Amino acid sequence: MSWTDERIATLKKMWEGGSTASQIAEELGGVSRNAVIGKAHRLGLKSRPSPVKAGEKKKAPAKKPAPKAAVKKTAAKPAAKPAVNPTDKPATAQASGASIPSQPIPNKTPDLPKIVSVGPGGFLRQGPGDQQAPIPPAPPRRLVPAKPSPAIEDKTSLLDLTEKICRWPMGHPGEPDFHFCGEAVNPGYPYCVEHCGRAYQAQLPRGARRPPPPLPFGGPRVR
DNA sequence: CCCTGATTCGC
DNA sequence: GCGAATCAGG
Repeated sequence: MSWTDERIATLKKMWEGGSTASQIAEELGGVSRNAVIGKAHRLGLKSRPSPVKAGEKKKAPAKKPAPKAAVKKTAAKPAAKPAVNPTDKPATAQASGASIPSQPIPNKTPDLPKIVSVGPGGFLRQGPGDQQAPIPPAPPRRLVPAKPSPAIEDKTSLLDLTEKICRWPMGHPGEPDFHFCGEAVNPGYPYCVEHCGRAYQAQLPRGARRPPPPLPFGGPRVR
């Protein structure tokens, strides 16, 4: 698999968006986690919170004292780890739990716990027992089609994203009809009002809490 | 063990 | 340029 423009764009978006290399690799398909990381670095993408470099010390760098002597990959290898099969999706059901809507289905709210809180922009979060309708901050908006019509002429491409349009992904990157919401954003936020409600959910005090959805990416895939 | 990103280095 | 192997921290 080669790094096409679109794949690179997706990589950038997800990397900068905070998705892990594993998620990105799985999303892109045909590439390993290492490939994603390597490419990201080659692209000059900054290293985000990495576990290794968490505690960066500004002391005199001891450079590389022992570079492993002779590190031969082409020979003398005890055992090779099974590489990711490019033609097969292992679908390692790891599911970090971040449940993300892959389709804009407004009335489909699986199992929201009782949440009554206010998001950063004043978005009310309510549980299923409560009213789900009242989200009045904005005037009547045109509803995003729940079922993508065959003609997605006005779809928002990855390259069409600006600071003024909602960048909530519809579907998954790489899929034929993958695009972005494209609505006008809620001022000060990367998403439109509707998707702000999805993106920003207050943490529950404790006890029954839902896995945080930092970003729309990483949603459960059906493969 | 699992995860993560960083780095190396043969190709 | 690519990415598997490897490293190293959490």
